[in-house]
Amino acid sequence: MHRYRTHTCGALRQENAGQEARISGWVHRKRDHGNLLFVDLRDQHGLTQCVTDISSPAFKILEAARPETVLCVTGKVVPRSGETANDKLPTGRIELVVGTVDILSEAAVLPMQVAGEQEYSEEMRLSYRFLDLRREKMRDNMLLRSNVIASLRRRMWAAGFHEYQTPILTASSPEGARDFLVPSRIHPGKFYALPQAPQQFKQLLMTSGFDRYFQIAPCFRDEDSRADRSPGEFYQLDFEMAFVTQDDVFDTITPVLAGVFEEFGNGRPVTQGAFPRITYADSMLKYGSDKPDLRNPLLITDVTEAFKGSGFGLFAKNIDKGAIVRAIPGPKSSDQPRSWFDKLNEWARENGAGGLGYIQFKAEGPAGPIAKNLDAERVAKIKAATGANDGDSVFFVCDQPEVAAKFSGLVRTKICDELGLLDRSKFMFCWIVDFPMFERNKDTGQIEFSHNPFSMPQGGMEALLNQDPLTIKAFQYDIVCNGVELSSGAIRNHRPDIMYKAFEIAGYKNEDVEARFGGMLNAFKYGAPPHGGSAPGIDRIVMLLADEPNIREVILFPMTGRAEDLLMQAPNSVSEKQLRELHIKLNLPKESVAKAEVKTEAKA
RNA sequence: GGGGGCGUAGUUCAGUUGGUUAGAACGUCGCCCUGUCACGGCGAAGGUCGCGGGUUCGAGUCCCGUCGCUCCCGCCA
Repeated sequence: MHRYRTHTCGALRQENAGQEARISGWVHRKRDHGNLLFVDLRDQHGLTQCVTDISSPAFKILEAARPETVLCVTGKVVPRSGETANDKLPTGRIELVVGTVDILSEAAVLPMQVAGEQEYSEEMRLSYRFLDLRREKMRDNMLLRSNVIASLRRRMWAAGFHEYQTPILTASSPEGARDFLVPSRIHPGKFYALPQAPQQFKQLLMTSGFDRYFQIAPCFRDEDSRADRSPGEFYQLDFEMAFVTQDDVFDTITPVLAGVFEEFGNGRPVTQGAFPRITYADSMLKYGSDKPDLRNPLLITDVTEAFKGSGFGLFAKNIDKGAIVRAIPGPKSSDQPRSWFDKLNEWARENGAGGLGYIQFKAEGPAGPIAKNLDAERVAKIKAATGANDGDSVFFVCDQPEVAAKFSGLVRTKICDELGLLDRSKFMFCWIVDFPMFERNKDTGQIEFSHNPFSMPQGGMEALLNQDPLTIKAFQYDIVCNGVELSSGAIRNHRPDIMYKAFEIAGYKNEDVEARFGGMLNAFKYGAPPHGGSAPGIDRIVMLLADEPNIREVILFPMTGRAEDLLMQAPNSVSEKQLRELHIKLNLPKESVAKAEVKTEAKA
């Protein structure tokens, strides 16, 4: 018989009845009847009830064993009679009658319980992550994550990709997020940087003649956290393809993502076939966001014309000053009480808007404060433009274009929420395409890259030479699912001449470009294939599949919002010797010095 | 860097208008219990109310500061 187990805690069934079996695991729960004792033994695979009574020498040992003690139990598999069977457990038709028991590891009194659904503070969970991870929900999430990654790998290989490893210690990239730096011992005063993404490496791989690359790639960015953004590090399904158009990239990755969501989505419907493509401009207009949640059925429309020079002076005056008006429908809400509209107006004020205007299209005619000040023709125009029916209402946001677009997106979400219109059971994907290549900086008036400077401008060199830069689109795209940005990607600019020109428009001299991006630029001078790719975020994919609102729920050992690992005590101070070797002298702000001293004392 | 929420037994929480000895549940420990599966019953231990200061005859409660967790803005090519 195996030293520790003949079966896992989830394996035994009725057909094993009569066999001798050995299982090992953690004491999940005990039910002590004085002379009869049940112990639920748990491992990764499940739960098995073990039973013993006062006549057994094992009884005393088990009675004294605290929850989460690790045991090895050997005994006889016995069927449970009708009334004592437990159909909630796969192993519920049998139990293990304890013959001998071996304590493999004792457990101290627990700071947090593993069994049960009790919620614990983030601090508690992260400090005792090893206990937290023993809980069913977390175990399921981590197994899901592992299975999702395995499936992504299978699907990428099947699509002709190979997986390659790119450096973790690399150079600081001048654009983008804040880098994590690693001091060099051999080169005093110089630093490596952890990659924000393997972007340049994968483009170099294409230039080196490798056709289809992918990697489950760790990425490091020293930026503040959010609920869907872990501080410090995260994983991407990073991929890149040579000799492809934007359509090729879409056609290749769509079945991979849709397939994974079908496989792990528990039957929740997934966008079928090609994902809808929405231009950036359209997305900002209709959804008020560049990551629209298509489960929300509401569409925004522009109704500036209807208010221009109208009797509703507040909007008319603002329009003369360059404002626009966006309309958000509120289906079947015209008979909501006044207080409902007032509350929404209050919400709008709290969120920095002047307020939230509205028209109620009641059966007996348009109503509400705005309707009174607009002539019938204009009201009818709004009704037609928004497609509102009798019984609906329509909300209005009036502000400068960018502010109005963004806020109407918030209103769209809020109204959908208020009216309960979101279908949570679906995964709805889309591509956001045609991002602008350049934009004007509001403060400086300068033309800047609006996203990735290495994307290919649509129209290539000719567009850069002949078009108003602000009208040039890039071959740049995002994948969005249920309002979550899964990734951005692009067809890259592989032509040095076009790159120089694009940077020139954004105000860079050739020598600046060479100084900052010399490595990649140089490679492109010796024959580079047209290429493009993307990098869907693994953590976010798993988050969506697990239906978790927070990214920490799908990461084994996450850091706190302030980028601390409570389990490993990172970051931490290092020894004088280590600092000397790295040629580093600390120059700390006063508060940190005080704090560091306190920390040392507490430890001693 | 800025704003919001939370912080009370080991844990999750309750705690009225500022007023006697700060409560409950789970956990822990002890006793009882031979068919439970969130077993049940009886009992006990367990608190610097995050920390510091202030107002007050009196502060868990009010005020100021600070620390921690968290959500958002900034930031995230």
